[in-house]
Amino acid sequence: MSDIQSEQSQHPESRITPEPAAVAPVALVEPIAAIRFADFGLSPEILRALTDQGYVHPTPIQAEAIPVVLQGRDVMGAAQTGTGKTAGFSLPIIQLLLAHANSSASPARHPVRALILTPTRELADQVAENVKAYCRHTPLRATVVFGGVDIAPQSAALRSGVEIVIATPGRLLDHVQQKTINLSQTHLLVMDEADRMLDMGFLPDLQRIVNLLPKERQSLMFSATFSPEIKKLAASFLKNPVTIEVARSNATADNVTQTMYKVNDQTKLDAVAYIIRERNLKQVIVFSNTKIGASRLARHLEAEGIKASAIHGDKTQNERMAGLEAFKQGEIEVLVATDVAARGLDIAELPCVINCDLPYNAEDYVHRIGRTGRAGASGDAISLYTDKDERLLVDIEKMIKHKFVRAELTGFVPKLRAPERGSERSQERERAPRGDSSNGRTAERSSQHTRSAYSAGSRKEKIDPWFLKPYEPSVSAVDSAQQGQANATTKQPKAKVAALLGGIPKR
DNA sequence: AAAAAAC
Repeated sequence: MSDIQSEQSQHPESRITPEPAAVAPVALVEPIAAIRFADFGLSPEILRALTDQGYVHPTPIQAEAIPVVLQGRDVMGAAQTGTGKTAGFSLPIIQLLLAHANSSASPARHPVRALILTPTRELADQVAENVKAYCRHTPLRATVVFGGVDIAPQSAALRSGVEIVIATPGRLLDHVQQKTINLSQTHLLVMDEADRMLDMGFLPDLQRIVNLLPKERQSLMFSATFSPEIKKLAASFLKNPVTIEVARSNATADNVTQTMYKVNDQTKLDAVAYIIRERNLKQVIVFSNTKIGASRLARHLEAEGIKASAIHGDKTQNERMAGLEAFKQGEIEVLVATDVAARGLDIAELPCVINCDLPYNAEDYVHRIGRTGRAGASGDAISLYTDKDERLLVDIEKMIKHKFVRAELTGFVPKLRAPERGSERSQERERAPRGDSSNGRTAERSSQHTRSAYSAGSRKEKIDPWFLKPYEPSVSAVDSAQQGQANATTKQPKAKVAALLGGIPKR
Protein backbone atom coordinates (compact mmCIF):
# COMPACT_ATOMS: atom_id res chain seq x y z
CA MET A 1 0.00 0.00 0.00
CA SER A 2 2.72 2.44 0.91
CA ASP A 3 4.24 2.40 -2.54
CA ILE A 4 0.84 3.11 -3.96
CA GLN A 5 0.45 6.10 -1.71
CA SER A 6 3.77 7.62 -2.58
CA GLU A 7 3.34 6.99 -6.24
CA GLN A 8 0.04 8.75 -6.20
CA SER A 9 1.15 11.69 -4.20
CA GLN A 10 3.69 12.36 -6.89
CA HIS A 11 1.08 12.07 -9.60
CA PRO A 12 -2.20 13.13 -8.11
CA GLU A 13 -4.08 12.06 -11.18
CA SER A 14 -2.32 8.82 -11.76
CA ARG A 15 -4.26 5.61 -11.72
CA ILE A 16 -5.14 3.86 -8.53
CA THR A 17 -2.85 0.91 -8.58
CA PRO A 18 -4.86 -2.16 -7.76
CA GLU A 19 -4.03 -4.26 -4.77
CA PRO A 20 -2.08 -7.32 -5.74
CA ALA A 21 -4.83 -9.74 -6.62
CA ALA A 22 -4.71 -13.49 -6.18
CA VAL A 23 -4.73 -13.76 -9.93
CA ALA A 24 -3.32 -11.28 -12.40
CA PRO A 25 -6.09 -8.66 -12.76
CA VAL A 26 -6.62 -9.08 -16.43
CA ALA A 27 -7.20 -12.79 -15.91
CA LEU A 28 -10.46 -11.94 -14.16
CA VAL A 29 -11.93 -10.49 -17.30
CA GLU A 30 -10.06 -12.03 -20.14
CA PRO A 31 -11.54 -15.16 -21.66
CA ILE A 32 -9.66 -18.28 -20.61
CA ALA A 33 -7.92 -19.63 -23.66
CA ALA A 34 -7.59 -23.12 -22.24
CA ILE A 35 -11.38 -23.54 -21.96
CA ARG A 36 -14.02 -23.37 -24.67
CA PHE A 37 -17.76 -23.01 -24.32
CA ALA A 38 -17.96 -26.30 -26.16
CA ASP A 39 -16.29 -28.00 -23.19
CA PHE A 40 -19.33 -27.50 -20.96
CA GLY A 41 -21.59 -29.80 -22.95
CA LEU A 42 -23.78 -26.93 -24.08
CA SER A 43 -26.12 -27.81 -26.91
CA PRO A 44 -25.07 -27.10 -30.51
CA GLU A 45 -27.84 -24.50 -30.77
CA ILE A 46 -26.37 -22.51 -27.91
CA LEU A 47 -22.85 -22.87 -29.24
CA ARG A 48 -24.04 -21.64 -32.59
CA ALA A 49 -25.48 -18.51 -30.98
CA LEU A 50 -22.16 -17.94 -29.24
CA THR A 51 -20.26 -18.42 -32.48
CA ASP A 52 -22.59 -15.89 -34.12
CA GLN A 53 -21.34 -13.35 -31.61
CA GLY A 54 -17.74 -14.42 -31.87
CA TYR A 55 -17.54 -15.99 -28.40
CA VAL A 56 -15.39 -19.08 -28.06
CA HIS A 57 -13.80 -18.92 -24.61
CA PRO A 58 -15.55 -18.20 -21.31
CA THR A 59 -14.53 -15.51 -18.84
CA PRO A 60 -13.61 -16.76 -15.35
CA ILE A 61 -17.06 -16.11 -13.86
CA GLN A 62 -18.60 -17.97 -16.77
CA ALA A 63 -16.13 -20.83 -16.48
CA GLU A 64 -16.97 -21.21 -12.81
CA ALA A 65 -20.70 -20.60 -12.91
CA ILE A 66 -21.73 -22.64 -15.93
CA PRO A 67 -20.79 -26.12 -14.61
CA VAL A 68 -22.20 -25.38 -11.17
CA VAL A 69 -25.53 -24.16 -12.53
CA LEU A 70 -25.67 -27.15 -14.86
CA GLN A 71 -25.32 -29.39 -11.80
CA GLY A 72 -28.52 -27.88 -10.49
CA ARG A 73 -26.90 -26.10 -7.58
CA ASP A 74 -27.97 -22.78 -6.09
CA VAL A 75 -25.37 -20.08 -6.63
CA MET A 76 -24.23 -16.90 -5.01
CA GLY A 77 -21.99 -15.36 -7.62
CA ALA A 78 -19.73 -12.37 -7.18
CA ALA A 79 -17.61 -10.99 -9.98
CA GLN A 80 -16.60 -7.50 -10.92
CA THR A 81 -18.60 -5.32 -13.21
CA GLY A 82 -18.24 -6.04 -16.88
CA THR A 83 -16.95 -9.59 -16.59
CA GLY A 84 -19.80 -11.44 -18.23
CA LYS A 85 -22.18 -12.42 -15.45
CA THR A 86 -25.22 -12.32 -17.71
CA ALA A 87 -23.93 -15.06 -19.96
CA GLY A 88 -22.68 -16.83 -16.84
CA PHE A 89 -26.23 -17.53 -15.73
CA SER A 90 -28.12 -17.33 -19.05
CA LEU A 91 -26.21 -20.00 -20.91
CA PRO A 92 -26.54 -22.80 -18.33
CA ILE A 93 -30.18 -21.91 -17.70
CA ILE A 94 -30.96 -22.27 -21.38
CA GLN A 95 -29.09 -25.54 -21.42
CA LEU A 96 -31.05 -26.82 -18.41
CA LEU A 97 -34.34 -25.92 -20.07
CA LEU A 98 -33.30 -27.69 -23.24
CA ALA A 99 -32.07 -30.77 -21.41
CA HIS A 100 -35.09 -31.20 -19.19
CA ALA A 101 -38.07 -31.44 -21.45
CA ASN A 102 -41.18 -29.73 -20.26
CA SER A 103 -42.95 -32.33 -18.16
CA SER A 104 -45.95 -30.17 -17.47
CA ALA A 105 -49.35 -31.26 -18.64
CA SER A 106 -50.44 -27.65 -18.31
CA PRO A 107 -52.77 -26.36 -21.01
CA ALA A 108 -50.15 -23.78 -21.83
CA ARG A 109 -47.66 -25.58 -24.00
CA HIS A 110 -45.03 -23.21 -22.79
CA PRO A 111 -45.20 -22.60 -19.06
CA VAL A 112 -42.75 -20.07 -17.70
CA ARG A 113 -39.82 -22.15 -16.53
CA ALA A 114 -37.20 -19.55 -15.72
CA LEU A 115 -37.53 -16.08 -14.22
CA ILE A 116 -34.80 -13.44 -14.23
CA LEU A 117 -35.38 -10.39 -12.03
CA THR A 118 -33.56 -7.08 -12.34
CA PRO A 119 -33.81 -3.81 -10.42
CA THR A 120 -34.34 -1.48 -13.38
CA ARG A 121 -36.35 -1.58 -16.58
CA GLU A 122 -33.44 -0.79 -18.85
CA LEU A 123 -31.43 -3.60 -17.35
CA ALA A 124 -34.33 -6.02 -17.79
CA ASP A 125 -34.48 -4.99 -21.43
CA GLN A 126 -30.74 -5.48 -21.89
CA VAL A 127 -30.67 -8.89 -20.20
CA ALA A 128 -33.65 -9.94 -22.31
CA GLU A 129 -31.84 -8.96 -25.49
CA ASN A 130 -28.90 -11.12 -24.44
CA VAL A 131 -31.04 -14.08 -23.50
CA LYS A 132 -32.98 -13.86 -26.73
CA ALA A 133 -29.75 -13.87 -28.69
CA TYR A 134 -28.53 -17.00 -26.86
CA CYS A 135 -31.90 -18.72 -27.48
CA ARG A 136 -32.01 -17.78 -31.11
CA HIS A 137 -31.39 -21.21 -32.55
CA THR A 138 -33.33 -23.07 -29.88
CA PRO A 139 -37.08 -23.58 -29.65
CA LEU A 140 -37.11 -21.64 -26.37
CA ARG A 141 -38.79 -18.26 -26.18
CA ALA A 142 -38.01 -15.37 -23.90
CA THR A 143 -39.84 -12.13 -23.22
CA VAL A 144 -39.36 -9.08 -21.07
CA VAL A 145 -41.86 -7.53 -18.71
CA PHE A 146 -41.47 -4.11 -17.04
CA GLY A 147 -43.52 -1.08 -16.07
CA GLY A 148 -43.92 2.29 -17.69
CA VAL A 149 -44.99 0.85 -21.02
CA ASP A 150 -48.20 -0.58 -22.44
CA ILE A 151 -49.01 -3.84 -20.74
CA ALA A 152 -51.06 -5.33 -23.59
CA PRO A 153 -48.16 -6.46 -25.79
CA GLN A 154 -46.53 -8.07 -22.76
CA SER A 155 -49.73 -9.94 -21.96
CA ALA A 156 -49.96 -11.08 -25.55
CA ALA A 157 -46.39 -12.32 -25.51
CA LEU A 158 -46.98 -14.18 -22.27
CA ARG A 159 -50.15 -15.74 -23.64
CA SER A 160 -48.37 -16.92 -26.75
CA GLY A 161 -46.09 -18.95 -24.49
CA VAL A 162 -42.60 -18.21 -23.24
CA GLU A 163 -40.19 -20.34 -21.23
CA ILE A 164 -38.05 -17.49 -19.95
CA VAL A 165 -39.29 -14.23 -18.49
CA ILE A 166 -37.03 -11.31 -17.63
CA ALA A 167 -38.82 -8.82 -15.40
CA THR A 168 -38.80 -5.99 -12.94
CA PRO A 169 -40.79 -6.86 -9.83
CA GLY A 170 -43.73 -4.45 -9.93
CA ARG A 171 -45.00 -5.17 -13.40
CA LEU A 172 -44.43 -8.89 -12.91
CA LEU A 173 -46.76 -8.83 -9.91
CA ASP A 174 -49.21 -6.85 -11.99
CA HIS A 175 -49.24 -9.71 -14.51
CA VAL A 176 -49.66 -12.18 -11.69
CA GLN A 177 -52.70 -10.27 -10.49
CA GLN A 178 -54.13 -10.12 -13.99
CA LYS A 179 -53.40 -13.82 -14.34
CA THR A 180 -51.45 -13.26 -17.52
CA ILE A 181 -48.55 -15.15 -16.00
CA ASN A 182 -48.35 -18.36 -14.04
CA LEU A 183 -45.22 -19.01 -12.05
CA SER A 184 -46.18 -22.42 -10.69
CA GLN A 185 -43.81 -24.18 -13.10
CA THR A 186 -40.96 -21.74 -12.67
CA HIS A 187 -38.24 -23.86 -11.15
CA LEU A 188 -35.40 -21.50 -12.05
CA LEU A 189 -34.97 -18.10 -10.46
CA VAL A 190 -32.20 -15.59 -11.10
CA MET A 191 -31.72 -12.36 -9.23
CA ASP A 192 -29.45 -10.10 -11.19
CA GLU A 193 -27.90 -7.33 -9.09
CA ALA A 194 -29.06 -9.48 -6.22
CA ASP A 195 -27.90 -7.23 -3.41
CA ARG A 196 -30.03 -4.43 -4.80
CA MET A 197 -33.00 -6.75 -5.21
CA LEU A 198 -32.69 -7.57 -1.52
CA ASP A 199 -32.68 -3.86 -0.62
CA MET A 200 -35.51 -2.77 1.63
CA GLY A 201 -37.26 -1.06 -1.26
CA PHE A 202 -37.48 -4.27 -3.24
CA LEU A 203 -37.69 -6.91 -0.56
CA PRO A 204 -41.48 -6.99 -0.06
CA ASP A 205 -42.19 -7.41 -3.79
CA LEU A 206 -39.38 -9.90 -4.04
CA GLN A 207 -40.80 -11.96 -1.20
CA ARG A 208 -44.22 -11.99 -2.84
CA ILE A 209 -42.73 -13.21 -6.08
CA VAL A 210 -40.65 -15.93 -4.43
CA ASN A 211 -43.76 -17.12 -2.59
CA LEU A 212 -45.39 -17.78 -5.96
CA LEU A 213 -42.60 -20.05 -7.15
CA PRO A 214 -42.37 -23.78 -6.52
CA LYS A 215 -40.51 -24.63 -3.32
CA GLU A 216 -38.42 -27.07 -5.32
CA ARG A 217 -36.40 -24.72 -7.42
CA GLN A 218 -32.92 -23.58 -8.33
CA SER A 219 -32.05 -20.04 -7.36
CA LEU A 220 -29.11 -17.98 -8.55
CA MET A 221 -27.90 -14.63 -7.29
CA PHE A 222 -25.35 -12.47 -9.01
CA SER A 223 -23.79 -9.10 -8.27
CA ALA A 224 -20.46 -7.32 -8.11
CA THR A 225 -21.24 -6.25 -4.56
CA PHE A 226 -22.35 -8.29 -1.58
CA SER A 227 -22.04 -6.85 1.89
CA PRO A 228 -21.72 -9.45 4.66
CA GLU A 229 -25.20 -8.60 5.91
CA ILE A 230 -26.79 -8.94 2.50
CA LYS A 231 -24.95 -12.21 2.02
CA LYS A 232 -26.75 -13.57 5.05
CA LEU A 233 -30.08 -12.33 3.84
CA ALA A 234 -29.35 -13.77 0.40
CA ALA A 235 -28.54 -17.13 1.92
CA SER A 236 -32.06 -17.30 3.32
CA PHE A 237 -33.32 -17.45 -0.25
CA LEU A 238 -30.86 -20.14 -1.30
CA LYS A 239 -30.55 -23.82 -0.61
CA ASN A 240 -27.06 -25.07 0.13
CA PRO A 241 -25.58 -22.54 -2.28
CA VAL A 242 -22.22 -22.68 -3.97
CA THR A 243 -20.42 -19.39 -3.55
CA ILE A 244 -18.51 -18.30 -6.60
CA GLU A 245 -16.17 -15.39 -6.17
CA VAL A 246 -13.74 -14.68 -8.95
CA ALA A 247 -12.58 -11.60 -7.09
CA ARG A 248 -13.18 -10.23 -3.65
CA SER A 249 -16.74 -8.92 -3.40
CA ASN A 250 -17.00 -5.15 -3.79
CA ALA A 251 -13.83 -4.91 -5.81
CA THR A 252 -13.80 -2.24 -8.48
CA ALA A 253 -12.73 -3.23 -11.93
CA ASP A 254 -8.96 -3.20 -12.00
CA ASN A 255 -8.66 -1.33 -15.22
CA VAL A 256 -10.51 1.80 -14.17
CA THR A 257 -8.47 4.84 -13.20
CA GLN A 258 -10.12 6.53 -10.26
CA THR A 259 -9.73 10.21 -9.46
CA MET A 260 -11.20 12.24 -6.60
CA TYR A 261 -11.52 16.01 -6.89
CA LYS A 262 -12.53 18.18 -4.01
CA VAL A 263 -14.92 20.86 -5.17
CA ASN A 264 -17.19 23.54 -3.84
CA ASP A 265 -20.89 22.72 -3.69
CA GLN A 266 -21.79 25.95 -5.47
CA THR A 267 -19.47 25.38 -8.40
CA LYS A 268 -20.02 21.67 -8.96
CA LEU A 269 -21.90 22.05 -12.19
CA ASP A 270 -19.22 24.29 -13.62
CA ALA A 271 -16.65 21.75 -12.49
CA VAL A 272 -18.38 19.00 -14.45
CA ALA A 273 -18.56 21.17 -17.56
CA TYR A 274 -14.91 22.07 -17.09
CA ILE A 275 -13.80 18.46 -16.82
CA ILE A 276 -15.77 17.48 -19.90
CA ARG A 277 -14.22 20.33 -21.89
CA GLU A 278 -10.72 19.95 -20.47
CA ARG A 279 -10.57 16.24 -21.18
CA ASN A 280 -12.47 16.62 -24.42
CA LEU A 281 -14.90 13.88 -23.37
CA LYS A 282 -17.22 12.80 -26.13
CA GLN A 283 -18.97 9.97 -24.33
CA VAL A 284 -19.52 10.17 -20.59
CA ILE A 285 -22.14 9.27 -18.01
CA VAL A 286 -22.45 11.75 -15.17
CA PHE A 287 -24.16 10.48 -12.04
CA SER A 288 -26.21 12.71 -9.78
CA ASN A 289 -27.74 11.62 -6.49
CA THR A 290 -31.11 13.15 -7.21
CA LYS A 291 -33.56 13.37 -10.07
CA ILE A 292 -33.73 17.14 -9.73
CA GLY A 293 -29.96 17.37 -9.66
CA ALA A 294 -29.69 15.25 -12.80
CA SER A 295 -32.17 17.41 -14.70
CA ARG A 296 -30.49 20.58 -13.50
CA LEU A 297 -27.05 19.39 -14.53
CA ALA A 298 -28.28 18.33 -17.96
CA ARG A 299 -29.79 21.79 -18.47
CA HIS A 300 -26.58 23.40 -17.29
CA LEU A 301 -24.47 21.40 -19.72
CA GLU A 302 -26.85 22.11 -22.59
CA ALA A 303 -26.60 25.80 -21.79
CA GLU A 304 -22.84 25.38 -22.00
CA GLY A 305 -23.19 23.95 -25.45
CA ILE A 306 -22.55 20.35 -24.42
CA LYS A 307 -25.01 17.85 -25.84
CA ALA A 308 -26.55 16.28 -22.77
CA SER A 309 -29.70 14.51 -21.69
CA ALA A 310 -30.95 13.33 -18.33
CA ILE A 311 -32.48 9.98 -17.44
CA HIS A 312 -34.13 9.25 -14.12
CA GLY A 313 -37.28 7.84 -12.61
CA ASP A 314 -39.40 10.94 -13.18
CA LYS A 315 -38.91 10.73 -16.92
CA THR A 316 -41.39 8.76 -18.94
CA GLN A 317 -40.20 5.33 -20.00
CA ASN A 318 -40.12 6.57 -23.58
CA GLU A 319 -37.84 9.43 -22.59
CA ARG A 320 -35.62 7.06 -20.63
CA MET A 321 -35.25 4.61 -23.46
CA ALA A 322 -34.80 7.34 -26.06
CA GLY A 323 -32.14 9.04 -23.94
CA LEU A 324 -30.18 5.86 -23.43
CA GLU A 325 -30.41 4.97 -27.09
CA ALA A 326 -29.38 8.45 -28.23
CA PHE A 327 -26.38 8.18 -25.93
CA LYS A 328 -25.42 4.77 -27.26
CA GLN A 329 -25.74 6.10 -30.80
CA GLY A 330 -23.46 9.00 -29.97
CA GLU A 331 -26.14 11.61 -30.65
CA ILE A 332 -25.67 12.79 -27.09
CA GLU A 333 -22.26 13.28 -25.53
CA VAL A 334 -23.29 13.30 -21.91
CA LEU A 335 -25.88 11.15 -20.23
CA VAL A 336 -26.76 12.60 -16.86
CA ALA A 337 -28.30 9.89 -14.73
CA THR A 338 -29.46 8.95 -11.28
CA ASP A 339 -28.68 5.50 -9.99
CA VAL A 340 -31.27 4.20 -12.43
CA ALA A 341 -28.24 3.77 -14.69
CA ALA A 342 -25.78 2.68 -12.01
CA ARG A 343 -26.14 -1.04 -12.40
CA GLY A 344 -25.65 -3.53 -15.15
CA LEU A 345 -26.01 -1.32 -18.19
CA ASP A 346 -23.54 -2.31 -20.85
CA ILE A 347 -22.59 0.63 -22.99
CA ALA A 348 -19.97 -0.41 -25.49
CA GLU A 349 -16.56 1.13 -24.89
CA LEU A 350 -17.76 3.85 -22.57
CA PRO A 351 -14.48 5.60 -21.72
CA CYS A 352 -15.48 7.69 -18.74
CA VAL A 353 -17.84 8.07 -15.81
CA ILE A 354 -18.15 11.16 -13.64
CA ASN A 355 -19.72 11.21 -10.20
CA CYS A 356 -21.07 14.73 -9.78
CA ASP A 357 -22.14 13.59 -6.29
CA LEU A 358 -20.65 10.75 -4.30
CA PRO A 359 -23.27 8.04 -3.93
CA TYR A 360 -24.94 7.54 -0.56
CA ASN A 361 -24.25 3.82 -0.72
CA ALA A 362 -20.65 2.83 -1.16
CA GLU A 363 -21.78 -0.18 -3.19
CA ASP A 364 -23.27 2.12 -5.78
CA TYR A 365 -19.86 3.69 -6.33
CA VAL A 366 -18.58 0.31 -7.52
CA HIS A 367 -21.51 -0.14 -9.85
CA ARG A 368 -21.47 3.40 -11.22
CA ILE A 369 -17.80 3.34 -12.18
CA GLY A 370 -18.36 -0.17 -13.48
CA ARG A 371 -20.17 1.31 -16.49
CA THR A 372 -16.68 2.00 -17.83
CA GLY A 373 -13.75 -0.36 -18.13
CA ARG A 374 -15.89 -3.27 -19.23
CA ALA A 375 -14.70 -6.46 -20.89
CA GLY A 376 -11.09 -5.66 -20.19
CA ALA A 377 -11.15 -2.15 -21.65
CA SER A 378 -9.64 0.69 -19.67
CA GLY A 379 -11.75 3.45 -18.24
CA ASP A 380 -11.72 6.69 -16.28
CA ALA A 381 -13.80 7.39 -13.20
CA ILE A 382 -13.75 10.96 -11.95
CA SER A 383 -15.57 11.81 -8.75
CA LEU A 384 -16.34 15.16 -7.19
CA TYR A 385 -16.70 15.52 -3.47
CA THR A 386 -17.23 18.36 -1.06
CA ASP A 387 -16.06 18.74 2.52
CA LYS A 388 -19.44 17.44 3.67
CA ASP A 389 -18.77 14.18 1.81
CA GLU A 390 -15.74 13.05 3.78
CA ARG A 391 -17.74 10.30 5.47
CA LEU A 392 -19.04 8.96 2.17
CA LEU A 393 -15.55 9.04 0.78
CA VAL A 394 -14.21 7.05 3.70
CA ASP A 395 -17.06 4.55 3.39
CA ILE A 396 -16.10 3.95 -0.21
CA GLU A 397 -12.43 3.61 0.66
CA LYS A 398 -13.21 1.07 3.33
CA MET A 399 -15.32 -0.94 0.97
CA ILE A 400 -13.07 -1.07 -2.03
CA LYS A 401 -9.99 -1.18 0.20
CA HIS A 402 -8.22 1.67 -1.46
CA LYS A 403 -7.30 5.06 -0.18
CA PHE A 404 -7.87 7.86 -2.65
CA VAL A 405 -5.61 10.78 -3.25
CA ARG A 406 -7.70 13.86 -2.59
CA ALA A 407 -6.83 15.94 -5.60
CA GLU A 408 -7.47 19.55 -6.46
CA LEU A 409 -9.05 20.62 -9.70
CA THR A 410 -6.41 23.00 -10.99
CA GLY A 411 -6.90 25.62 -13.65
CA PHE A 412 -10.60 25.59 -13.04
CA VAL A 413 -12.27 28.99 -12.81
CA PRO A 414 -15.92 28.81 -11.80
CA LYS A 415 -18.37 31.14 -13.47
CA LEU A 416 -19.66 34.05 -11.46
CA ARG A 417 -23.34 33.96 -10.79
CA ALA A 418 -25.85 36.13 -9.04
CA PRO A 419 -26.13 34.85 -5.47
CA GLU A 420 -29.16 32.70 -4.93
CA ARG A 421 -31.66 33.42 -2.24
CA GLY A 422 -33.18 30.86 0.04
CA SER A 423 -32.25 27.24 0.13
CA GLU A 424 -30.99 25.74 -3.06
CA ARG A 425 -33.49 22.97 -2.78
CA SER A 426 -36.63 24.97 -2.43
CA GLN A 427 -35.55 27.14 -5.30
CA GLU A 428 -34.95 24.16 -7.46
CA ARG A 429 -38.37 22.86 -6.64
CA GLU A 430 -39.92 26.09 -7.78
CA ARG A 431 -37.87 26.03 -10.92
CA ALA A 432 -38.33 22.37 -11.67
CA PRO A 433 -39.90 22.19 -15.07
CA ARG A 434 -43.26 20.54 -15.29
CA GLY A 435 -42.70 18.80 -18.50
CA ASP A 436 -39.52 17.30 -17.22
CA SER A 437 -41.29 14.44 -15.77
CA SER A 438 -44.48 13.97 -16.10
CA ASN A 439 -46.84 11.58 -17.41
CA GLY A 440 -48.75 12.40 -14.30
CA ARG A 441 -47.79 9.30 -12.41
CA THR A 442 -44.86 10.69 -10.62
CA ALA A 443 -46.33 12.17 -7.51
CA GLU A 444 -48.56 9.19 -7.10
CA ARG A 445 -45.73 6.77 -7.31
CA SER A 446 -43.43 8.52 -4.94
CA SER A 447 -46.07 8.61 -2.27
CA GLN A 448 -47.18 5.08 -2.87
CA HIS A 449 -44.28 3.16 -1.47
CA THR A 450 -43.83 4.99 1.75
CA ARG A 451 -40.34 5.37 3.07
CA SER A 452 -39.81 2.68 5.60
CA ALA A 453 -39.17 3.54 9.18
CA TYR A 454 -35.94 1.58 8.93
CA SER A 455 -34.30 4.22 6.85
CA ALA A 456 -34.35 6.72 9.66
CA GLY A 457 -31.24 7.09 11.71
CA SER A 458 -27.96 8.85 11.90
CA ARG A 459 -24.37 8.03 11.30
CA LYS A 460 -21.79 8.36 13.96
CA GLU A 461 -19.83 11.57 13.81
CA LYS A 462 -16.43 10.25 14.67
CA ILE A 463 -14.72 7.61 12.63
CA ASP A 464 -11.75 5.39 13.18
CA PRO A 465 -9.04 5.08 10.57
CA TRP A 466 -10.55 2.84 7.96
CA PHE A 467 -7.61 0.50 7.75
CA LEU A 468 -7.92 -0.45 11.39
CA LYS A 469 -11.39 -1.85 10.96
CA PRO A 470 -12.84 -4.59 8.85
CA TYR A 471 -15.27 -3.45 6.24
CA GLU A 472 -18.73 -2.94 7.71
CA PRO A 473 -20.86 -1.75 4.87
CA SER A 474 -24.35 -0.42 5.00
CA VAL A 475 -27.10 -2.90 4.28
CA SER A 476 -29.10 -0.45 2.28
CA ALA A 477 -31.63 0.89 4.67
CA VAL A 478 -31.73 -2.13 6.91
CA ASP A 479 -29.00 -1.25 9.28
CA SER A 480 -27.87 2.13 8.18
CA ALA A 481 -29.31 3.34 11.43
CA GLN A 482 -27.20 0.92 13.40
CA GLN A 483 -24.04 0.90 11.41
CA GLY A 484 -22.94 4.24 12.67
CA GLN A 485 -22.68 3.10 16.23
CA ALA A 486 -19.51 1.39 17.21
CA ASN A 487 -19.94 -2.36 17.42
CA ALA A 488 -23.27 -2.05 15.73
CA THR A 489 -25.56 -4.77 16.86
CA THR A 490 -26.41 -7.12 14.09
CA LYS A 491 -29.29 -8.64 15.97
CA GLN A 492 -31.54 -5.71 15.66
CA PRO A 493 -31.45 -5.30 11.91
CA LYS A 494 -31.83 -9.01 11.43
CA ALA A 495 -34.86 -9.04 13.65
CA LYS A 496 -36.26 -6.20 11.65
CA VAL A 497 -35.72 -7.98 8.38
CA ALA A 498 -37.37 -11.06 9.78
CA ALA A 499 -40.25 -9.00 11.07
CA LEU A 500 -40.65 -7.42 7.71
CA LEU A 501 -40.54 -10.70 5.86
CA GLY A 502 -43.10 -12.16 8.19
CA GLY A 503 -45.29 -9.12 7.99
CA ILE A 504 -45.62 -8.89 4.25
CA PRO A 505 -49.27 -8.94 3.38
CA LYS A 506 -50.32 -11.55 0.87
CA ARG A 507 -52.00 -10.18 -2.15
C1' DA B 1 -30.58 11.72 3.19
C1' DA B 2 -32.05 9.19 -2.38
C1' DA B 3 -33.47 6.13 -6.03
C1' DA B 4 -35.72 2.27 -7.87
C1' DA B 5 -40.05 -0.50 -8.82
C1' DA B 6 -47.32 -1.20 -10.96
C1' DC B 7 -51.45 1.42 -12.19
